[in-house]
Amino acid sequence: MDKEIFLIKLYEILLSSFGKQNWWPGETRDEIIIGAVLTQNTNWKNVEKAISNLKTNNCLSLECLRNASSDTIASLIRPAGFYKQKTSTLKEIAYYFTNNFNRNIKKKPYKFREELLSLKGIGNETGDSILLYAFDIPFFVVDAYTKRILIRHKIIGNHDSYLEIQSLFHSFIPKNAYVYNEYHALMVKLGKEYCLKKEPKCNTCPIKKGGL
DNA sequence: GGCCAGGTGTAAA
DNA sequence: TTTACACATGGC
Repeated sequence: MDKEIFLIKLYEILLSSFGKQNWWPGETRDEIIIGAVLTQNTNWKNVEKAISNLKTNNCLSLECLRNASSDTIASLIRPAGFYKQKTSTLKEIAYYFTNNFNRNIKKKPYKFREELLSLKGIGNETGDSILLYAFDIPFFVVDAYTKRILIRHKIIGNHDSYLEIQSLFHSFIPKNAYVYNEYHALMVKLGKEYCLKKEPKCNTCPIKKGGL
């Protein structure tokens, strides 16, 4: 199937099957940014525990994370896994946003993205999650589920890069933060419905093996 | 008990 | 420029 048709149709099917997802599941901009780091290669349930710990200790903010000791942060975010590296990543990003951040950078999305990616622990997906979900800047978030479904439907190859995959969405789906927000969230929903596992349980899955 | 989860950085081939 | 591996907890 034509790539553009596929991407558009997939979005329509997911939206009508699952409905609006209304991401990101966070109250404040800081919480979204923190959650984007904590969720790296980790189940969201574990992230919720870490966020809950931060919240009850009044430290669910970049300002607090900047001032808190690394040991304290590590102990609070422990349930989210990889807690040592995530602690140092949170420190980096807390310093970035509370000290160096020039708000004018938001008018230069690619420059902003470049700066985020220069922080240790912020890669393509986390960077784009922050841009999209915390700042409403339309960069499509490519995750493991997205790659898996596009590979299965032969829209991309096995080793296409993150940016190559992202450029497909940027080319064929209007650059609109609201749409990119929902689309990525719907992909994750699809994954959580066990449609994108190694052994997909597709009984209730809106996406069938043969195509859309 | 093994596999997986809303990845990233580093080192070695 | 690829590939392999470490990082770590908790649910099923």
